[in-house]
Amino acid sequence: MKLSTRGKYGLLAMYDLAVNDQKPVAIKAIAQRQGISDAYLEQLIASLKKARLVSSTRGAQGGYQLTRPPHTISIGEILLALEGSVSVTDCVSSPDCGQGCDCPSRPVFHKIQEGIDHILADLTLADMLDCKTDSPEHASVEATI
Amino acid sequence: MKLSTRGKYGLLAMYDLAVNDQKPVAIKAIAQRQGISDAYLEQLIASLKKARLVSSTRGAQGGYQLTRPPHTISIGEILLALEGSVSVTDCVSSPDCGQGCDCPSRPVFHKIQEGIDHILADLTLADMLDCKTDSPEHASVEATI
DNA sequence: TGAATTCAGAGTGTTTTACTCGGAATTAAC
DNA sequence: GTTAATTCCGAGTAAAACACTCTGAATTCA
Repeated sequence: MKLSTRGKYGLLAMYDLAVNDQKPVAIKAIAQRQGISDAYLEQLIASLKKARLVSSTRGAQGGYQLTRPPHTISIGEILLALEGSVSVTDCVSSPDCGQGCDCPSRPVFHKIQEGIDHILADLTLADMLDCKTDSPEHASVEATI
Repeated sequence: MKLSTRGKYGLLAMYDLAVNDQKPVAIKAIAQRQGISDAYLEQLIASLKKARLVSSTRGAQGGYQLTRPPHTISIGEILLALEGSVSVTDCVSSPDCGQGCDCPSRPVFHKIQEGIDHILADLTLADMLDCKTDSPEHASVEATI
């Protein structure tokens, strides 16, 4: 159930683009600021571009930019672009899950998926920017299971 | 973000135990009914036992049983026992996530985690049993992203 | 022309996953 | 008390996924 580094780094990259939104931002700049390998980041951004979440300008002084304002880009979209899919299990989508057809897990998986999709659709890139203005630290950070 | 087979199979095993609750159920029986390798299932059940979700009876006619009634066992507990942790990322729990300290992803990850935890805490094993009584198929099954 | 960039794809070491296997310990049934 | 059915335990392994790296084009600003 963990997110891979693709998701994590990609989110940071999108955040970086949202913050530096005036002109094209080079991969190297993002990588340095966010502490990520730039060769790797290149791949991730390629996925983001394919999903049309960012646009690119080639050549010197080139770089990447968001295609839409941060509050219209959901975290779910970003993660989907990077992780390929954000589904808990294939069972949910495919009718033939292997264990015959009326698998007892199905409805449960379906509910979990709905919940997660909902959360990811509601959160947007703007929520990452907010935390800057939002000065006082969020209180409890321990309860994670 | 996908669940591993541990989670999936383990959930099916728990379901099987919930259905056959009168006496100890042998691994072989569960494995056969649910279509899982019994040697592998053995490992999974070991995790469930360590988490005290099931108890065992050794020897011939032995097997496993739930330690608590289905409606008191949350899906979250089960998944936690099997997958080790159900956190989206370690960032959420550990204060030092690598990228310096006030990482912009944090609050977002935190919210996602809260949401998932909530869903998993609310769903219980009983919800898997319900689908039996709940005769008519749930309508839409397509929307998964 | 030269330097800065994106673009594209192949290559690689490490880790995780999803198992299998063998054998010891325990217990009900005969 | 022997036998058959089981749980228990730990080691081993093939395949896939992950997290990168590297090389070399193509493009564009200065």
